[in-house]
Amino acid sequence: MSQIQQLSREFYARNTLHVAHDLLGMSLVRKEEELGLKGIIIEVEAYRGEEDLGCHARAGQTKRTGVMYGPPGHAYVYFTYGMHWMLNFVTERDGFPGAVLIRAIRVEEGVAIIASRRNKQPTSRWTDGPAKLCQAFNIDGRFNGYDLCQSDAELFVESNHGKPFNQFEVKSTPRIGLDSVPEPWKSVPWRFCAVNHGEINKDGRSLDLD
DNA sequence: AGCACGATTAACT
DNA sequence: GTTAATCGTGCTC
Repeated sequence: MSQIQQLSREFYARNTLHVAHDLLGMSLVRKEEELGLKGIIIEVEAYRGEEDLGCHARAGQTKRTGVMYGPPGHAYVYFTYGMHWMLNFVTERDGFPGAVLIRAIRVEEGVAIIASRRNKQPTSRWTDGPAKLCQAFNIDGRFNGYDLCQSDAELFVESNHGKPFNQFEVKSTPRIGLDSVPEPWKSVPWRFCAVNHGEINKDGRSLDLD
């Protein structure tokens, strides 16, 4: 029996903070044509509810935020800064808006294709940011609303029972890039990083992508 | 219809 | 440390 398994919808249908924490150390998997890409999730952020003024759902249910109000276990992929895509996973019960932003992964499979997509960048910079990992894994708006729990999914998360990457500490800090968001939402420690599986820098961002 | 800004990145001084 | 790139979204008029 395999030690690998695709995460169920029940996994995502929980409090966003718990889902975010528990995603660390699990594998993001991307299947495209004959390619198989995989990376271990090492940095995430939680966005939860309309009262969270850092969350896009602060604007209520709109065309853009509708996916976050839908059933859990789907991807919420949005476009920002005129050029970047961001990958999130929808959490909570159907009807309550929540999502986990995937901020960094450690590449495990697909090194050659990722190197070509991350043109000339050093290995340590391949997937150490939310837009970078979308570029590396060829994830864009086509995946907005995509069901991560369907069989034969092209994008999903799997647990890593019995794999080497199963021992690390979790560090929580304020979320990144919310400089104009009012307190307390600007500073709530809803960013989670897997640490001590290698090196981290002074900001707590994991750098051990080698 | 117009506008300010963004859950960022890469390149630069 | 600073800044340009670049456009969809949500808000105001």
